[in-house]
Amino acid sequence: MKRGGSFFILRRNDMNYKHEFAEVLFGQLHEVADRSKLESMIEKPKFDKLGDLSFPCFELAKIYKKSPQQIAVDLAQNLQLSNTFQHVEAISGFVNVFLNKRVVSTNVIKEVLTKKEHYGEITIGNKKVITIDFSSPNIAKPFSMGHLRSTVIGNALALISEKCGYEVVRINHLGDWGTQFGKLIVAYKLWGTKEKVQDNPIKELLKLYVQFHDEAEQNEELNDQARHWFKNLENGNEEALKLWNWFREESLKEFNKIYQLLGIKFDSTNGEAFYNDKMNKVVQLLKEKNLLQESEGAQIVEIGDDLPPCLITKKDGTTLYATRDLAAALYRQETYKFEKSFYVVGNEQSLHFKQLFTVLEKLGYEWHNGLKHVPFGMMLKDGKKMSTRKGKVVLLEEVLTEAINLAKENIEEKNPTLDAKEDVARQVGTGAVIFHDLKNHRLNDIEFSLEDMLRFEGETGPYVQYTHARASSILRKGGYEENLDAVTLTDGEAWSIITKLMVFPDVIKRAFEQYDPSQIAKFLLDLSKAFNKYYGTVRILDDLKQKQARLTLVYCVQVVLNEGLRLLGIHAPEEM
RNA sequence: GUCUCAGUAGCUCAGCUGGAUAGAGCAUACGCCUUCUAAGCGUACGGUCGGGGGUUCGAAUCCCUCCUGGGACGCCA
Repeated sequence: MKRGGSFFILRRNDMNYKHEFAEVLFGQLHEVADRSKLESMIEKPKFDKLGDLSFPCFELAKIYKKSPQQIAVDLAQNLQLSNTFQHVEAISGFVNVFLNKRVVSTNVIKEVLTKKEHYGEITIGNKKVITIDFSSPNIAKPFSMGHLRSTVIGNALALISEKCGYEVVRINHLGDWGTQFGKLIVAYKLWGTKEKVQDNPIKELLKLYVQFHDEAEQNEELNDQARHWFKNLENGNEEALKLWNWFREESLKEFNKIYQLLGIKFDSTNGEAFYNDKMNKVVQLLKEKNLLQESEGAQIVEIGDDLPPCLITKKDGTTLYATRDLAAALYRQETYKFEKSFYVVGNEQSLHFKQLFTVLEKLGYEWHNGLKHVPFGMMLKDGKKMSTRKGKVVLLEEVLTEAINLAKENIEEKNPTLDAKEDVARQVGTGAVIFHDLKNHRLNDIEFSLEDMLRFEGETGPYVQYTHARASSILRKGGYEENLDAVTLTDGEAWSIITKLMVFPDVIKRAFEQYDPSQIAKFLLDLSKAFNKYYGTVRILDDLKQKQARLTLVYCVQVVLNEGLRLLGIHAPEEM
């Protein structure tokens, strides 16, 4: 790729006009800067009126001992521009270029048309494996709004990673082990009945869990009992195992309902319990490397002055969360040979993952570099963390049900003759909830608001879906026929759509590099706004001469909206 | 107390590795369906970018400090 010829082809494929502009600038500035420096300086002007690409000349002022304004004027006069560019202007220290709308529009549309849903795919992954640990709800606890975040962010990252050429292993690291089960067993034996749990497993188990914490505040002895029962569980006590297994089965049934509703599948549901028989190996390994120390009866690994030590076993010999995560990391590397491994887990666990990764580094594993905690903010209620122990949780299933019902009401009101009402209502309802979560940066805390989540207007999932449905509808009515030759567009109004379509591959890349699905959500809103504006100003089907060219543009919008929504885990109905 | 994340319009948030007049949506008030889905489009209103220093030709953006809020901090997960 070092030779000019092939480089040129690559550039065309990527439609990287920024690169081309840098190349042109380099012709004038090769004495003071290299190509990549120039390219990194190029930016997008703040206003469309100012052009499509912009080069600020302020840094050059010192070198040339001239004013930036003068430098911009001189540069603009001497640039050798290809027909990709329309013209160039020097404005207050910036060299602004305008792309040739005809040429660029044709290129972009042809690109989308030939690649279709593959448009935007990039090959950086090279078929290497990424494991993504996400969702990971706790057994015997309700699937709360908090878990929604990990679930939808993880799912979107999985889809985005695949789009970037990685092979993805989706892992649901179920919270099915730990002292909490000791608590639950104690609570069940004291206050629970088989019938009640069977009738309404999650609710009843939650009630028992909450009751345990209430009573334990008065009665310390309960916590000792809980630890005792967890030890029984780790030692394979039959009664404990039987109860554990039952709680687990009932919970999974509930979770699967939600995953089905959201259209999410996992490659592995090996939770914490799966690693129970792989724990000794970890402890042995740490011993061999002389990393293990005893402290107040517990086994720990010291990891320097900056971080508190990592606890490996408790004084009663039972294992901890970190131990199981160590075992899991080793197992996953051995099984999947991952290049990268993401953990989509709440921000409040940042310390845990720092410790975990440091211990693996100390164990001498090169692959620790591929480990990445992808944190996200909390779902708050009244400005505070929602607490399972106090029963202060909002159930995801109830929210989804409400969203779907509301979508159904809308359909009855606005499009009563629609065929697949149930399906569309489900797609729009869940789309609203998922998009609401993904449109903001993942590290922001979200104050739970049913009202916001069920909003279908403005910057929402249904808005994007609606835009897609509109585009689909117009394609049907207009009798769109695919034709690679009919793609030359003369509408000035189409330009803002073209520039959005053009950056889709960049957006995907950025979303991947920053582990940030919101980049795609924001892009979809931008594209939708541009299209709806076009739709409002241009009568697409009226002008017979331009109809097929315009429909081709509409088709490109439809394809990219559909693909963008897919990457977020959202369906795009053709009618709604 | 230590570490960490955040503070931008009444509310919810954008603002890429510093750049040209601070941007959306919601809410509020108007306007647009005999015409491609009004879950839409347009107009108006609305901001000392938490405070104060510093670096720079240039700071919402980078550095320091303070204030406010969330979270984490050895036998929970």
